[in-house]
Amino acid sequence: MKDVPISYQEAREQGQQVLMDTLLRLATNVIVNEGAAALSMRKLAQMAGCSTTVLYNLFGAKNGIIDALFVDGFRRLETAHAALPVSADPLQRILDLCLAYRQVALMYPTHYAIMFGNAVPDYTPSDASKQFALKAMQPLQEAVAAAMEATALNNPSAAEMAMMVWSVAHGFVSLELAAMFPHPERTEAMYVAALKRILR
Amino acid sequence: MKDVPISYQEAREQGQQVLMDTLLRLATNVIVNEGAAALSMRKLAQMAGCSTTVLYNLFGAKNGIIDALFVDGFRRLETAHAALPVSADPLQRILDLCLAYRQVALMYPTHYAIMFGNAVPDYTPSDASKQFALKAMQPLQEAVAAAMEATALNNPSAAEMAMMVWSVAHGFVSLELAAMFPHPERTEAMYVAALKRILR
DNA sequence: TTTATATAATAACACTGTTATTTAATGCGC
DNA sequence: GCGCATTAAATAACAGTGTTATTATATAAA
Repeated sequence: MKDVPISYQEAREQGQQVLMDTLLRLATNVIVNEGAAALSMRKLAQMAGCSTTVLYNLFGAKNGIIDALFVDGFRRLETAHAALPVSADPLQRILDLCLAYRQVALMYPTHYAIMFGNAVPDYTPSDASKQFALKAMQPLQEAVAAAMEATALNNPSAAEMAMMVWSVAHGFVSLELAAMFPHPERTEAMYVAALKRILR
Repeated sequence: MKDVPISYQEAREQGQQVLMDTLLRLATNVIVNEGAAALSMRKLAQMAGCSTTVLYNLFGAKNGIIDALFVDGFRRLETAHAALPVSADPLQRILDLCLAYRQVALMYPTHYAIMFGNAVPDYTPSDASKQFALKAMQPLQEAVAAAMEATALNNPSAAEMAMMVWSVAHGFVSLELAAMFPHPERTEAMYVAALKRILR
C-alpha cells in the first residue's frame, strides 16, 4: 500500500487527521439526520468507538467541532458556487449563485442553522472561520461587480411585495447581528438603499 | 384597594396571571442580560422564590416560557410599529417600519434570536404564536399595499451591492426555513423577483 | 531495559429539562 | 367548626449534557 516509510510523528499526525475527518463525518450525519441539538460528545465518542477525551484532545471543546462544521457548510457553498457554469448574462450569473445558495441552505438546513441561525447555544465562529465564510461569498461579490446593470421586472402583489421587504429586513439584520458586515458604520445606509431598491 | 369581592376561582386565576407576568419579566431580564442559553428552569424558579413545579404547572414546559417570550418579542415589534407617526410619503412609511423593525431587533437581540434565530434548541413556535407574529407584520403589509410606487436611487459600490444581495438571499431563506411564507409554492418565484428588484 | 512522556479511558463534577413522589394547604359538605 | 377530598407546591430523583481531574496505559527516548 505504502512503501515510503513515514516517521512516527508523521504517522500519528496522519492518524489524527483521518480520525478528525471521520469524526466530523459522523457528526455531520448526526446533525443532518437528527439536528444539531442531538449532537453530544458522548454520543459522538460512542459512535466512533472511543472516549470523549479524544474529542477534547482533537477539537479542544464541542465548539471546536461545531466550528469545523461551520466551515464545512461554507465549503459546500463554495463547491456549489464553483460547480456552476458561468453564465454570459451577468444578472443571470447572480441569480444562479443565489439559487445555488438557497439550494445548499435547503439541502443542509442544519449546516445553514449553524452558519447563521445560532443552532448551537454559546457558539460563535472563530475569526478564521468567519474569514473563510466571507471567502466563500466572494463569487457573489465578483458577480455583482461584473454585473451592475439592470433588467426588466414584473409587478408582484402587495402581500408578496411585503414578504420581499421583510426578507430584506430580516436578512440584513441577521447578517448584521452575526457580525458579517465589514463596515458597521455603513450598515444603516446600505440597509436603506437595499429597501429602496426592493421598492422599485 | 378593591371593594368588589371576587370568587376564589377568579382570585386564583388572577394570582396565576400576575405570577406568570412576573416570571416572564424575570425570564426577559435573564435573556436580555445573559442570553437565552443562560435561562434555566431552576434559576428562574430560584429568582421567583418558588419551585420548578410551579413553572411546569403554569407553562407546561420550558418551551412554553420561550413561546411566551416569542410573542412578547413580536408584541414589542407591534408596539414600535404602532408608535410610529404615519408618514404621508408611502415609501417613507415603509422605510419607517423597517427601521423600527431593525431598531427593535438590535435593542432586543435575544428576543430576535428567539423569534428567528433558533436561540433555543428544539423550540418551534406554536401555531397561535406564529399567527401572532404574522399579525405583527401586518402594518408593513398594509404600507406596501398603500405604496406601490417608486423613488429614485443612488448607485452603491459593488461590495455593498453584494452585501445587499446576500441579505435578500439570507433573509428570504431564513424566513422560508422558519415556515413564515404562507404560500410555499410561490416562494421561489418571489425569491427570484426580489433578487431582480434589488439588482435594479 | 528503564525512565519520561503523551495519550486514552474511567469516573466524577456541576449542570440541564423533566417528572414521580411526598408533603402541605386549600375548598367543600356536613 | 370539623373531617374529607382535591389541588397545588416542594423535594428528590432520573436521564441527560459539557467538561475535567485522575488513573491507567501505551509509546518514545536514554
